Amino acid sequence: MNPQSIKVACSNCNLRELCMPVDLSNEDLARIDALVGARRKVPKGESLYLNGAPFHALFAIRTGFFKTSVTLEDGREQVTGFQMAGEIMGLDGIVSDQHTCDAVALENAEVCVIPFDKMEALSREVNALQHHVHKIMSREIVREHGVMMMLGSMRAEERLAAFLLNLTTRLHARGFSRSELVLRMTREEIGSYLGLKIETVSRTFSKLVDDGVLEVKQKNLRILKPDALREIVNAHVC
Amino acid sequence: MNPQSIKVACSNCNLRELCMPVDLSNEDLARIDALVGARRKVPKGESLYLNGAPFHALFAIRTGFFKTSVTLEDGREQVTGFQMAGEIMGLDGIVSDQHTCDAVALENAEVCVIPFDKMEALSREVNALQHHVHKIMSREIVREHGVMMMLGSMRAEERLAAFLLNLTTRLHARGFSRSELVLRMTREEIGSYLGLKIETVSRTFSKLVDDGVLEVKQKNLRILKPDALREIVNAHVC
DNA sequence: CCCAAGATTTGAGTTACATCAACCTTTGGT
DNA sequence: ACCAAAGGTTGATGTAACTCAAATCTTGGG
Repeated sequence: MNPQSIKVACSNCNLRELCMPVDLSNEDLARIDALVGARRKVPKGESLYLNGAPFHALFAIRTGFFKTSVTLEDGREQVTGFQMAGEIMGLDGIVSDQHTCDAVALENAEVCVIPFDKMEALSREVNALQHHVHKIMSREIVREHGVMMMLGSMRAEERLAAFLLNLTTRLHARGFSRSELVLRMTREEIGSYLGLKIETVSRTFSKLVDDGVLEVKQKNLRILKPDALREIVNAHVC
Repeated sequence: MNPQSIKVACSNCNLRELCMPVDLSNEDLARIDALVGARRKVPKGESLYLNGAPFHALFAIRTGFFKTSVTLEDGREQVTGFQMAGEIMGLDGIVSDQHTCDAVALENAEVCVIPFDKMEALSREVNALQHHVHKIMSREIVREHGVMMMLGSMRAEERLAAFLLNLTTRLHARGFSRSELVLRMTREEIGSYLGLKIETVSRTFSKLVDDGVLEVKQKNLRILKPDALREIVNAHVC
């Protein structure tokens, strides 16, 4: 086994527990290794897929950071999510055999390409894989419920606080600090995701800084009072 | 075969093409018939499941109309969707083995109970079923993208127009009129879904009536100018 | 290294929607 | 059939977020 093939295998991937089921036999693990057909590099600013592109694979992020977005006829863009290492992209394409949103790398990225027909075939034989796929799709549905709650029922400060808590939780699960993070997206992309204009995002950041909750230096954030963020999300003052 | 068993079978259900894959062999069809364990009646106002309830089945709506919603600690409710005959509910429960939203009947309803472990087992053997399940979950993800667009980027009138067009499209696929419909939900539930207060929903209905786009008599709507609704959604005036 | 383009912040004024309030209509239980 | 409770509409007023504008900061290509 040469270093190249070691590098490609899911079985040796440090993201395995994020994107693959646990408790697999060595045999099943080998079959899942074989499932991942190729790697694909996506430079910052380029798309992994665009709305309308034919669907044939899911993508597991190895490194880098993405945004997904949908666009209205008149050009309005709505960011639907930000994805990081270990997360799966492309589920939107299954229903109509073509992608229905854009996926764009916010930093140089690399993804594992998972041909969907192969994945369906293997998940008929490896129960754990089958259930894992169902869970991933269900998780995405539940995540989107949270976004709907955010967009439909929260005020600007609550949305930003919920967004930051979500980001830090996911980053922490990947071994990063709970309190320090680097935003990979622009204020405008944050605003699109949160249903706010860029000025409102900026002002809300400034307010959190004034309140001693955050330190902001460009895209570098330090969360000084995580509990204050949690209170902002939970405690709705009438 | 007695009338009772005829009634229960998917193979004889007039909703089959909505909730089940087409192009099944008779044999596969029979196996899917066997999958649907039971029927369950849900009277108006009662829940099919609540947040936190253990998950073990999906539900296919036979008759009736549901809303699903998530609730924040402080009591704020966000309606995440309205479901009608032929649609599948419960996908939110897969990821954590418990439901993460509430599903409440807005009129007397009856659902087919589809035990999830049985469904996973059968979908390992019937490829069309497997792919169909993936499509249903993907469709839900795409639907939620649309809701995010609505909540994040549209103004009140656009949201209501998009909502009405969505409802009539789905009703028409079920054989109902394109232009006349009966709302099964309250103005407050519409507002929650659209991220608007009840007064704004009411005023927006009134405006559409003034503009000659709609006729509104309580929950009975008649769409006089469907194209006007489409224009409201598409044409964003800057 | 410089500069133009892009990103961000901040202030001032505006607006779409929320809030508060009053009133009307419908519904369901006795 | 009646009445209380729930649902819905409309008007007056408030405000959170948007828009417009200007200044500052950052970044990437030549």
